[in-house]
Amino acid sequence: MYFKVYLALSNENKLTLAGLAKLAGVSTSTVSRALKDNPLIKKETRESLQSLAKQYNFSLNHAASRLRTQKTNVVAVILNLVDDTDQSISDPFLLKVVGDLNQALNQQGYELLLSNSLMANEDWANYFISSSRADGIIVIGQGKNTDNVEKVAKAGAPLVVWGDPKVEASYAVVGSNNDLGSYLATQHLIDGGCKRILFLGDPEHAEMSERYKGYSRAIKGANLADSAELTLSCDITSKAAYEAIDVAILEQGLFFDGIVATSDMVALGALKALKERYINIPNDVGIVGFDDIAMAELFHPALTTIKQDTKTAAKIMVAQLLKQFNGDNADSAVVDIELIKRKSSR
Amino acid sequence: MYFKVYLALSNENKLTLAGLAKLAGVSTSTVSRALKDNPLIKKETRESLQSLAKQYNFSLNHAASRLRTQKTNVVAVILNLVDDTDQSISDPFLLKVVGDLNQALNQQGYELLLSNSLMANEDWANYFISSSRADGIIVIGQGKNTDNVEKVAKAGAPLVVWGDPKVEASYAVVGSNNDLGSYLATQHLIDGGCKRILFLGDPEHAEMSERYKGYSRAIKGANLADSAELTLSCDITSKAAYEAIDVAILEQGLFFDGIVATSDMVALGALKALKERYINIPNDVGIVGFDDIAMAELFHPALTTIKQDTKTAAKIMVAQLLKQFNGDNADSAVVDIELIKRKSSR
DNA sequence: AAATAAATTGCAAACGATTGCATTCAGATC
DNA sequence: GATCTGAATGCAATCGTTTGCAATTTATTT
Repeated sequence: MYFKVYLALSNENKLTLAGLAKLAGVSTSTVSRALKDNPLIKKETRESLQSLAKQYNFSLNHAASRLRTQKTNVVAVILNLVDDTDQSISDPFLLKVVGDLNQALNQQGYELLLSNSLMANEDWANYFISSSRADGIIVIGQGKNTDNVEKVAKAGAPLVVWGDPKVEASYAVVGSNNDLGSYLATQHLIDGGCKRILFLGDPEHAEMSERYKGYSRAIKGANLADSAELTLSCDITSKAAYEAIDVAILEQGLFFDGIVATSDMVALGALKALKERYINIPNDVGIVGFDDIAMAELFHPALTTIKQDTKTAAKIMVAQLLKQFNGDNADSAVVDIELIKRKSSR
Repeated sequence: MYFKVYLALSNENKLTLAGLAKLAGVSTSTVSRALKDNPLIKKETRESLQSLAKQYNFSLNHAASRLRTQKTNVVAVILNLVDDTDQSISDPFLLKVVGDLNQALNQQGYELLLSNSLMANEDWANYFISSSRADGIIVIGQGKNTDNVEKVAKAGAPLVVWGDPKVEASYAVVGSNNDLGSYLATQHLIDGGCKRILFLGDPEHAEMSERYKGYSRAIKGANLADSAELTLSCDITSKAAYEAIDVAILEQGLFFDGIVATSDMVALGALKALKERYINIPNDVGIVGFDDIAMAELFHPALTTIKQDTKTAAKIMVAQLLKQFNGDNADSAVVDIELIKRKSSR
């Protein structure tokens, strides 16, 4: 149906450095250097070669270049999904991080190779680094299980992890101040008059456990009830949250007046369950989320949440990775969070 | 701070095929073939070499392999963003497509190189294919401007585009039945009793214009008003939609009782604007979105929408791309849509 | 003009896997 | 024992860039 004209891309006449060199009557070394704007080459030579390259639509064979330089200019980004959960690759927050990383990487001349942890091979260092598919690895999410990540770190591969920076680890972790964020969220509800505040999420998950700590601290600081029933464990998806709240109310009635959710998706699931019961938000129950995904303010009522500054975080992660490329050690870093007050809380 | 032990990954002792061959006392050819399970090699030899490789944690240098075979096993996925819009890389629908593509590609043994159209180079065929960074290109979104895409097609690079399959093009386009989807959406509102239905979105955008056609057809079919003011043009973001509706109502009052939105994000923006004015959904105004993003059902009222089957679409796109790798021509394909009735419409 | 220094350019060896062809080896056949 | 066959393995060229070093040209100095 489609007639393809294989012109520039056909293998026969694909222009190589050597070909270009012949055309110009110089050596490949000269062309190679000229195209990199190496000052070793006379300025006029450089310029004429560059324009010749442009004229012939020349482009370097990156595979050859990688082989020779042992540099790929690619960073593998791995979504470290918890496989028994539905927190899928379509989680808006994770994807936002991917998007921001992509931009931060591009800005530094790197490309992003996207993978998820459910992929075939589990020896990431070998798969990505030793096989020279990528120069470094960024893992998004510590999940519940950090074995794979540890292995990469042990192998000495350049690595940065998005997660909770307070977790003691042998690798650099960049993440938000989860403890503080959750503390602020909880305190905000307390200030609004909430007395029985639910913590909704999975306290076993690395970042979430920090959030639980912040929640606890605020609760204790205000001398509020922190009975076990006020901790409602559920997967980090809106569906799980919806169901958890649904069941909880069915069994125990409305025994809380505030919810600190571990993510916006969780908060939104809870929100839905409450609204279906005509429970007024924020008057009967105040809700605070975490992440500040794009949709947070679109909801009714607009979701109060803790904003994670993913743009800044992405830049930091890339910077820390580049440091490792230069042989320097990378440091963990804490990214500031911010309480965004909207309408789901007083 | 972090003490790195460069073991397996240090350059000095990085194991190569040649090294492994020496260890085993055979030639590189044999090892190479054995690791690929080539029946030319005796079965026992194959197995012993394979286990030796595993034991030494050997992994092929992919750069070298690419250079030699001229195959990258990578597909570049380009988000073709409209640069004067905020429809950013964090658009949930686009990212869902990326996620599904990633899985579909992985399943076929390919990796996904993520890029966006705002990246440096605009000669994609050259940048990705000639430079052997990728074997093929998948472009997400035709945008308003298809010049770049046309160029890739002209260059003869393996290419598949996500967009509107009805658009006449020299390349394979995979996409939903936008016309029908929008027709069904509009008809659904009409069936619910709406008389003055607004089309909200950007009719100049390729896929959106098809959606406009479907809308028009349904309106005319029902002999309803299709005055110009019932077409409200706005960018495909929730923010733009929110503002468009806000201004429209401010200036003209509530002159419509239904909205056909070009995307869920647009629908949700409109929803918010309406709810802020205490306009009842779906009784005063019915709304239908497009895409069926994960969040659609979380909203209150849950959003009626046209579901795009991105999982299937991703599989088809990958299949069509693989066909081109084999020298066959690829065909455009239409993916079925489905009306998902929820609470934002009667 | 010769000698020296500096600026340009070219030579050729890598980088590590793949593969057509040649070689070896064991067993079968005459 | 010589020849042949087929199976198994090895040789060596190749993919296209990069780069240390050598070689050449040009400018500077004495």
